[in-house]
Amino acid sequence: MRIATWNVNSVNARLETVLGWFESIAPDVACLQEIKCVDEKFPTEAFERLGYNVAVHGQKSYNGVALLSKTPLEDVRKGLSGDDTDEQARYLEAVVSGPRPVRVAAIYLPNGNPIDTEKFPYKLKWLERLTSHARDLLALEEPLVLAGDYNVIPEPKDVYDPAAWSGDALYQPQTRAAFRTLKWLGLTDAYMAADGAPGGYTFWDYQAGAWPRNHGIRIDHLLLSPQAADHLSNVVIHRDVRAGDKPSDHVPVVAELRL
DNA sequence: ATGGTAGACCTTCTA
Repeated sequence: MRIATWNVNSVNARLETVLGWFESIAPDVACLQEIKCVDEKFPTEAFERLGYNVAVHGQKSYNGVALLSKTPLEDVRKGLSGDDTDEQARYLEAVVSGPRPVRVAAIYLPNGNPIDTEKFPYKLKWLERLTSHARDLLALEEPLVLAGDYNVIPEPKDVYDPAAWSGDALYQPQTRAAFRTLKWLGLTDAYMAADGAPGGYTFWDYQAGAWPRNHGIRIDHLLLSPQAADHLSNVVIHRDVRAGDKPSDHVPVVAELRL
């Protein structure tokens, strides 16, 4: 089973590009982030024509996540527990059915910039809520994949120039510590476990020539439960997608599980 | 050097 995560930065602005990628790669499961539309405006029929079952947790203009699967999605849950007042659509979870079911979550973690505003504590609190929920999910002892745009640069080797990001929410010590706490519950960073090389970036800013200069960061991650990590065979970052027409600022990351 | 681009959408917010 191949499972992908991709922050598409508006699914409708990039529909042909996104559909073309799905036609050529044909992942079994995909987590999309920043679809930037409400559920009714998600191109559900276009994905169904490609053979996907669709679950959407959308929002007007901002955020929004979706799950696509070749097999039916069961036990769909929208939103992250721990704060009933949180209106932002950043979390969608379901069980991908099949002979070996896999629980999958599409995650769009808050950016958190600027760090001297309420956005940064919101990010840290959201990471704590995710950690609390992940603890509950891990207790199920199932194959589990938490995939998405975490807006976290885990290590210095995951950024072209750590000093350039020292004041950024994605690279704050508190951010990185909270991400480590999440992983230390017993989750495996699929890219690292698959011997991912340094410089495996997944995001290049649109500004300041970040792509031609390879000023990238690795912030899109697939975190696996032990029951999923046991079956990990490889992880591929689809870097070439960033060089295409009207690209998202993120590229897809695809993990293969021998399930 | 505090720049630069992209998307949604109502003039500015978010990233």
